[in-house]
Amino acid sequence: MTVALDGFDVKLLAALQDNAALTNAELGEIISLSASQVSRRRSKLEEAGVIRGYRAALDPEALGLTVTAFVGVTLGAHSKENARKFRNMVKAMPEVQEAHTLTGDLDYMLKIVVADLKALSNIINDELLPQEAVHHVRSSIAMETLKDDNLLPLGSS
Amino acid sequence: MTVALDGFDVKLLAALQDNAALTNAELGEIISLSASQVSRRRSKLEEAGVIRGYRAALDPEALGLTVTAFVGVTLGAHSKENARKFRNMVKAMPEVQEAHTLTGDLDYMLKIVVADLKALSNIINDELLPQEAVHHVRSSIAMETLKDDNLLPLGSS
DNA sequence: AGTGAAAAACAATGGCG
DNA sequence: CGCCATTGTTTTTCACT
Repeated sequence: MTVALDGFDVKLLAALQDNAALTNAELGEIISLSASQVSRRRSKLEEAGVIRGYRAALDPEALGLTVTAFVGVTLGAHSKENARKFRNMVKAMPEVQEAHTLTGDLDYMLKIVVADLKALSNIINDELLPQEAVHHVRSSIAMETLKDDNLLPLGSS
Repeated sequence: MTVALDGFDVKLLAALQDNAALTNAELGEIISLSASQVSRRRSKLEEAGVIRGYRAALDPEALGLTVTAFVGVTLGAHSKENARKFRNMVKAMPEVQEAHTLTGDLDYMLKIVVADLKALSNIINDELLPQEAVHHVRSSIAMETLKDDNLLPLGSS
């Protein structure tokens, strides 16, 4: 579904992606609209899928998740079946936060978050590498994260 | 502040990061706890910083953001001042969703989301490369995103 | 397009077992 | 920690412009 977004919508979305705990009244103040209109627009944006959902942003450290890694994967035998199995596995792995196919020499880029380096090693050796489709894996550990907000750029950010 | 998380907390956090729109009563049903207890635990987790905040997850396509890229950056002259400037710029750029320092041959890995390839090219040529600290930039475009949820692995790890 | 107010739903406390 | 009641807030719907 494609929706035409006006200035109010964009400002509303920007505010909500920054802080979804804002009440409709507070949002109304920010974007100069009444609470009832905010409610109506919000419902529309949710129904249209522009707003996919609401999430609590958690602190990985507090949960003992100290290692973030970017793992580049190249596939070997490009059989459709093996590739499909690889994709399904990746989608099902909770440690994989993101998975993309890339241009360039890498086939897949995974972002993985785990408790420690041992857990990362286990994932690579026991889950990734045994896959028939997987030819090579190369991982880089994030030493420091400057920014992690994953906020989309919406004009007024 | 470090907090001891029990099984209820972990389940609560897992449910909330998946869907922060759930009411306390609904959460209580999921984790087998009364709504009032859910409310109390939630406040504690928010205060302790385990819950950093609440965010609306938006659909990039619906907002005209069609290009996701991973940009590897190597710094040249490692003067402290230049590196500091680079870091501040990156933090301030709304198109940069994530920025990490990495092990391996790359100094920085940026995840960038923009409307189109032209916008990406503009960012690289007009913002990144003119920085004194920046020696080399290498970008990979995400052709397909299999997974993008950025949900932390809780319990199932 | 928008507003404002009433009704319904919900959150947050406190007391008690 | 469950349960219940209360109070205050918030959302949503309706009438209206």
